[in-house]
Amino acid sequence: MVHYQARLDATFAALSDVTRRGVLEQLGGSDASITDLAQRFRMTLTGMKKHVSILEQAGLVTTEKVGRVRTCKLGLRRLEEEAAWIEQHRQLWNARFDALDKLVEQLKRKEKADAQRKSR
Amino acid sequence: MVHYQARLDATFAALSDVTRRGVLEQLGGSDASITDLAQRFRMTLTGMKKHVSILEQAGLVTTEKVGRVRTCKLGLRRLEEEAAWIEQHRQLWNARFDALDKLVEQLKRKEKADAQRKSR
DNA sequence: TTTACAGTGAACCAAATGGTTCACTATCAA
DNA sequence: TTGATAGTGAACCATTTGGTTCACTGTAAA
Repeated sequence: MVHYQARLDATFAALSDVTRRGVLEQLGGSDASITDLAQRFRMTLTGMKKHVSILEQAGLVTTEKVGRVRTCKLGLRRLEEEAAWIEQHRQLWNARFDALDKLVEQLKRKEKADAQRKSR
Repeated sequence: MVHYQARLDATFAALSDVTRRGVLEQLGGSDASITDLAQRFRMTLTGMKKHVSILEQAGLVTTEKVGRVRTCKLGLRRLEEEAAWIEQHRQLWNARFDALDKLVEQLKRKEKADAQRKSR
């Protein structure tokens, strides 16, 4: 899986731009041409074309040109790998913080015991 | 929520680098100093410091300097928002593809009906 | 057959990224 | 006190990024 890391790179990079997340949002509602998208995001055709290409590269969008208009749709990749990566690390996070919680609990108990010992 | 988009930007960008994902992975196992991390990823201290700063900026890592060593740990942000964003869009994806599936089913049925009509 | 429209590609630009080296500070250890 | 160690910040560098303009192709419409 040499490509796994490269794919994560490309996808997270694609998602790290607010315009591109907006495009995905839009395409979730309905397909759109480059012109549609360029208008909605106040950008030149050329600029939007680049964004769409990046999303396409990451597999998040597919496009097809018929006549002179290129129609963009959501792609076949459904972010499974990215969801899995994030979920895995959320679990790591939680495990570590649970351990921390336990430690804090222990300290609290010890503190209480000390206080009681002192009051005797 | 003006900051919401900026936070997503920062987090996805932080995650889009293979070294930084590696650092998170490492910190999931145990805390580490800048020197530890720089060695493991064959990089100068200065270089690693920058990566750590980016992760810290995104809230994914926290650090504390005691004496001359800065110890890095997993931060308090647990990728909830990012997980939510991805999950929401996975649902959009699935909804659209389910609709597509239904359409295909319809076409298949129609085809079958046509074939039967023809054979009569 | 013009004319308008949708997209494309090359060239350019400023800013951000991912890295380095070098000079410096602060701390720990002998 | 004198080294060695850990990190920091500034400066630099090449590449990438996010955008533009401009010239062009192909298609649709009048």
